[in-house]
Amino acid sequence: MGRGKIEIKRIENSTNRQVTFSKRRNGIMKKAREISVPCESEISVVVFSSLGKISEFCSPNTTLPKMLEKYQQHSGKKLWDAKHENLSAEIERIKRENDNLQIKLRHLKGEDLNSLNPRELIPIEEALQNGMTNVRAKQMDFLKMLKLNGKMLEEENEKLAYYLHHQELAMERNRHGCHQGGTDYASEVQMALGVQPMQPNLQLAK
Amino acid sequence: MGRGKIEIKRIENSTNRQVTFSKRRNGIMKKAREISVPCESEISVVVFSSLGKISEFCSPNTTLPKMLEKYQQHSGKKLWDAKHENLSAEIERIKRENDNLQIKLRHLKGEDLNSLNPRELIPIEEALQNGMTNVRAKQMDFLKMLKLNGKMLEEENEKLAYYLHHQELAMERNRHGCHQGGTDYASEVQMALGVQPMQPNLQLAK
DNA sequence: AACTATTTATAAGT
DNA sequence: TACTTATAAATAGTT
Repeated sequence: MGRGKIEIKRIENSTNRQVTFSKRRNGIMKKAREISVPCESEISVVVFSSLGKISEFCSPNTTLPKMLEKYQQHSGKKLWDAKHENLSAEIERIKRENDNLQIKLRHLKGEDLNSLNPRELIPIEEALQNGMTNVRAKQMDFLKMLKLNGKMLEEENEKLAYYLHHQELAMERNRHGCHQGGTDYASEVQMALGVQPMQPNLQLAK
Repeated sequence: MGRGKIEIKRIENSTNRQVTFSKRRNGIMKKAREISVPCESEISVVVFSSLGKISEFCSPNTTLPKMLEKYQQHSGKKLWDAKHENLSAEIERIKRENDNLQIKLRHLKGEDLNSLNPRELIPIEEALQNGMTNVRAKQMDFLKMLKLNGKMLEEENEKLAYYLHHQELAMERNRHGCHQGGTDYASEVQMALGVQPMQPNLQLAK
């Protein structure tokens, strides 16, 4: 239809091909609409342009997945099996890995050892020894931090006690009216402090 | 096209509807062919008649599954049914479980401990302690078996030495021609043995 | 299924 | 990209 016949061969002119594609695609979509409702049929059309742009049509009252489900049932052809098998294989693979991990974990916990021979016990013992060493080291770290913290608190305590003593002396002087030329309480304390009270940088027991 | 206009409403006359369906379906399939090769595009058409009869067209050089795969990638829409969703979810679940196991395993090996607080170290240490106890116990079992084995071999050795001594005595007697009324060598040894030589039931170092 | 009047689609031109 | 137009193609109604 049109001023030239349609031939089933590639349209060489690229622009022309694009334009023709667009027109024919619209035509097909219209035809799909014209067969779906009037003829009580279900139709799905999926088109990719040469540039990969997608267009689709699907009858009202159905969806592409429904259509495909029906397609599989009627034709017996499997559209998804390959995909299913891949996923199933993946599941099997991960499950095996999982089982291996479970076994290793149980062995480290000292379970299911009867299936092992003495030679197989050695790496397990070594791993345990190693883990123990590391865990103990970590605990030591924490302990040191705790001790450090305690020491710092002690030091701060001492300082505070010292400042308190000064404060009392200053108040004593104030009560007896000795104000001439002397520093007031606030400045005395500030001088004494010199720095901010220390805050140990600990992050224990979240 | 034809002697009447096309309206988008159900064709009431059943026969007419069937005939029209047939004509239009042929038309669409032809159109699909006319867009696929000349316009370098990929098209798939699936039609079900009102009676459930299936018709399909797919561009040369591709297949319906390929088209649908591409469809999903481009549109992001999922065509897979519940089964796929289930499988994917299952994979996710197992992967998570896997990760958990990996972490536990690493912790037991004393790795990645920095992310833990002291309170979390305790069960790990306990598990290690426990595992160590069990592994050591198992190794003790093997050691005892080994010792037992050694002891049994020793005893058997003694017995064999004893039988050897008897054998020598018997041979001595035979060489001097003293055959009358005496037991022969074989029966003497059998009497002395009384039981079969023991075979310790060990399965060490396969 | 074939025919044909008519509508519809569309290639080429603008 | 959109509109126009001449023409090919599709097809509704008929036989």
